[in-house]
Amino acid sequence: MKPKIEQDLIVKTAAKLIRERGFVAMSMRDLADEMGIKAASIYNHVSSKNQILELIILQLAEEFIHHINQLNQAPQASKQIKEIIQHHIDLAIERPNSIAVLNNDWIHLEAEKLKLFKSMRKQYEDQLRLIIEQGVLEKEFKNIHSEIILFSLLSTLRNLHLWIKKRGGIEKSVLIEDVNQIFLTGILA
Amino acid sequence: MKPKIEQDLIVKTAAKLIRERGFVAMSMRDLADEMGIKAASIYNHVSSKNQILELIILQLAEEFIHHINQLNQAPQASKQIKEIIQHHIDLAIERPNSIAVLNNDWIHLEAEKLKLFKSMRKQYEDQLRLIIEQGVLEKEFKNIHSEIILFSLLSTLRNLHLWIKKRGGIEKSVLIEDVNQIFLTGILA
DNA sequence: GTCTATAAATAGATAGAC
DNA sequence: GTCTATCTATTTATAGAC
Repeated sequence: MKPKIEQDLIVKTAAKLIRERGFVAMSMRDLADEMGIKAASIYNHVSSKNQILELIILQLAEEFIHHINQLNQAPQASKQIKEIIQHHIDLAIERPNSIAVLNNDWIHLEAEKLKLFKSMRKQYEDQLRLIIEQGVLEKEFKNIHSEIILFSLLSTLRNLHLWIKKRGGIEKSVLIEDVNQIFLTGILA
Repeated sequence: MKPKIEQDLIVKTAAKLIRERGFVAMSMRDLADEMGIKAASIYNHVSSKNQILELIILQLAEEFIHHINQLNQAPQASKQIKEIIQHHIDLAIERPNSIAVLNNDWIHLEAEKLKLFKSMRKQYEDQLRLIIEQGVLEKEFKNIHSEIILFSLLSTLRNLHLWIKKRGGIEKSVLIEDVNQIFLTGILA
């Protein structure tokens, strides 16, 4: 269970398969086949199937939290939101498989890790809600329920990987600008 | 496999459990326990575990397609989109479990039904894309990539059930208005 | 550190009594 | 139409040879 390089390859390969089939449906034999080894060998680098899931999800969740916590709180809410959108787009491009696994298979984390994940997710949502509420309070934003803005924005950001996969044709900078524009000024001409 | 009332109850109960645990993780024994019967009895009303999944997903998919196909194409794109938002909100309130199953477990449909589902999903997206493109063409909408608008809107609408569950506090009419406002005129004051 | 072999649990589904 | 009993396949994980 030591050599991190092998473990990283297992986790990376697993993320791909779990994205395609779902965590429960992906067997350790499937994963071993994909890597050209036998299932038993995997247990030399990883303690259980569930640990693989934890490694994928919790590491990514920490990255999200780390990013939102180190945002400069001084600027306008809209500026902070733009940075958050950019970060989601970056990760959706770089690590689409991990994002898909986090979105779809967090339910299969075991009790302790599940609790940890939920608290991290809550922390992220609370932080973003605070930024939105700040924007509403300072009258930078319309008087729309913060909760609805939060939900709508997060729904879009969390699913970016789905869409980037299908239509890679659009430039990253254009994507950032357009998503920003939709949420800030809407689609109406 | 005849009495539709029993089958409906099975499907409804299954939708609840699948939403909570995922399709693969929910066993036929789990489902039977929840209904107070034995697993073998289920097979008197349903031919397989997979048929339950098909009944949940394909029926709902048809409802979505039926609704978007019967929209009056004459009015402004924004009017049509408002009707679509309203329909998604209605279904998210009435049938949150089925929506969750459709969103999360369609991958587990078997080959033939999977193909059918994908073609239905594409049909729905194509129809909505057409409405958005019409709005852009007639200069009712800004010149944002239709694909990005489509994706952002659908991401929000498809996940409404998640959020409605957590915060039931907001009135349906307010929800419809606020989601509309976010997408049409944005959040900027 | 990878392999073969296998343990132990659980899955979907069927047979046949009632 | 529901039950008990059971078949067959597959799962995660381990033991131990190499």
